[in-house]
Amino acid sequence: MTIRTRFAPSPTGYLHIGGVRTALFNWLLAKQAGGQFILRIDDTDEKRNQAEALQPILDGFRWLGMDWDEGPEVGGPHEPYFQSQRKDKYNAAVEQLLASGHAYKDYSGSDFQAEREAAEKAKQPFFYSRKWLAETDQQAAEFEAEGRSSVVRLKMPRSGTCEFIDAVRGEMSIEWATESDHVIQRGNGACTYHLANVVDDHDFQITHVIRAVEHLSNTPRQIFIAQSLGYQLPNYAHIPFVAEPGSKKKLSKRDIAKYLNNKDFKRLYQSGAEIAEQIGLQTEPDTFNPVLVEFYREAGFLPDAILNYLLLLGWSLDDSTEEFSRDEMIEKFSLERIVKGAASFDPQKLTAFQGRYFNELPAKRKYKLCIPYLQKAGFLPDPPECDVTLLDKVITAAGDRLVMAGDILKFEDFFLADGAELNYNEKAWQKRLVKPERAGELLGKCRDLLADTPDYDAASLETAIKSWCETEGIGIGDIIHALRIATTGKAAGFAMFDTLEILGREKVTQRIDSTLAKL
RNA sequence: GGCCCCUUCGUCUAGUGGUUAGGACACUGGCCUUUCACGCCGGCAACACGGGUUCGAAUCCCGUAGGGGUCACCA
Repeated sequence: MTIRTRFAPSPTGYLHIGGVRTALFNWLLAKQAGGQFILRIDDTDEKRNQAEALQPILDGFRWLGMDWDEGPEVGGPHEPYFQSQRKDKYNAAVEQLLASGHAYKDYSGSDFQAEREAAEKAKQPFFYSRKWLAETDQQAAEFEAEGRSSVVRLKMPRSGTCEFIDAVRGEMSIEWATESDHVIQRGNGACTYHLANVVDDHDFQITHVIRAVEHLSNTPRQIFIAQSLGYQLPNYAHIPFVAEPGSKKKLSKRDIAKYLNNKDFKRLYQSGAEIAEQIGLQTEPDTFNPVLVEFYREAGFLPDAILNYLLLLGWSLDDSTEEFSRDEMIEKFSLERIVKGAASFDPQKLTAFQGRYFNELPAKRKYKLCIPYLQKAGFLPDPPECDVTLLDKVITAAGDRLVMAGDILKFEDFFLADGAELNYNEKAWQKRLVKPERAGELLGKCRDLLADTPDYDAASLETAIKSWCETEGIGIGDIIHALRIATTGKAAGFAMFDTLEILGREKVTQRIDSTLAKL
């Protein structure tokens, strides 16, 4: 039997990082077994969903490199893969359930809710009286004559236990009586999630249902539907959800703004937001946020780093292996080693993975990834026809100071046009240029030296400046800090002589001149 | 509240009766150094609690506590 797994998002307009992890586990299991990973769209609630709300989800998976074997855009033998287009299947299932007595037409209307509230008030477990249950046409006609309308409910067992095996949690046993008579078809004729879900999993021949634990309590009623319909049950695996940073609450889109109170989360957000602002993107936490995959794409993260981090959020191979290539994850993943408890999302660790992956990249790849940022920020033409060696040099000199591709914008001072005003760091300006008595004088002399030095490469510059320091009777530290402020405006940056070489004689001289003029 | 689930360093985790409780991220001391970063060496830091069972328990059993999920004509 080939393994078939699925991920079934609702078109909500965004791809949640927790959802990606669930999808990843499904994807991995299917890939590993040479099976299929199916994307199915749960859009039964029509008024809430729109076609364009699906695109960001598809784009997100494409960007992450998680291909689906069947589903939107790729089709497949079980088309359509949209629940909104499969209504007749669900209706047929409802008819079958009605005919076999596993479901009934219910005319209770608001009385159902009233009974439930009464039970709650009395602190009693709630059992619907089934007073408005209609199993014959005659009963139905009577209720309709009273002006009542109907829904279809499951006729759940009221004794015995539902038993099933969960790949993560082992043997599960739940009292049937704790399940109420769920609605499977609404008053308007539309079927609900549980019914559609079971029918689709069966029609698509899904063998493994891997989903978040919040669905664990839904499982008995789905098993009831499946068994009543004569379906073979899939294997279940309920994985823990991804929790908020620093807590065990489920990570949710709704509380997105709140996560900014967490300092690590905020730091990640800010590093992304700085990049986004420079390339003219909206940065409202509501749409641009580390909970959403879009955020990482825009900041220049690597899909491999994200997937590797997510893989380890609730799963491990052993006591020490942390890095997994795609092939390794596919080969090594197993449901048995999924952890039971919820795992908090840790922005710092994700960033650490990203930094590691990014700096393992050859310079050429980094270069390709950085170019779009410089173009969008207006520092390079699109296409970048001329001086790309500059970017090459900057990337090399930056080394692992670049964590995500968008970080290249932190070094914008190298790409500024001739004569453009530098953004001076005020504190450093005071400390390095204003306070030291001889700062201006030394900087002036150094400027002349740099203007005349025959060779303008890092090594020659270093020799020249060091010997000049000796004749002046100063330490290298007495000039370098001032020089750094004068040429980059910043207190920290690349190795100084690399910086001078990259900038070139003209820019260096010019920048020192304008610094001197301001002093 | 009912039902269900979970509980090892701050965080992600290893561990299935005998370990100095291991690794990673973060934090931190030092070295390197013209800054920042890297790198290298070092450090801090955990078995929720209480009872059993056992020669011996993070590991098995029972309670307690805490955290979480779910109880829709949402998915």
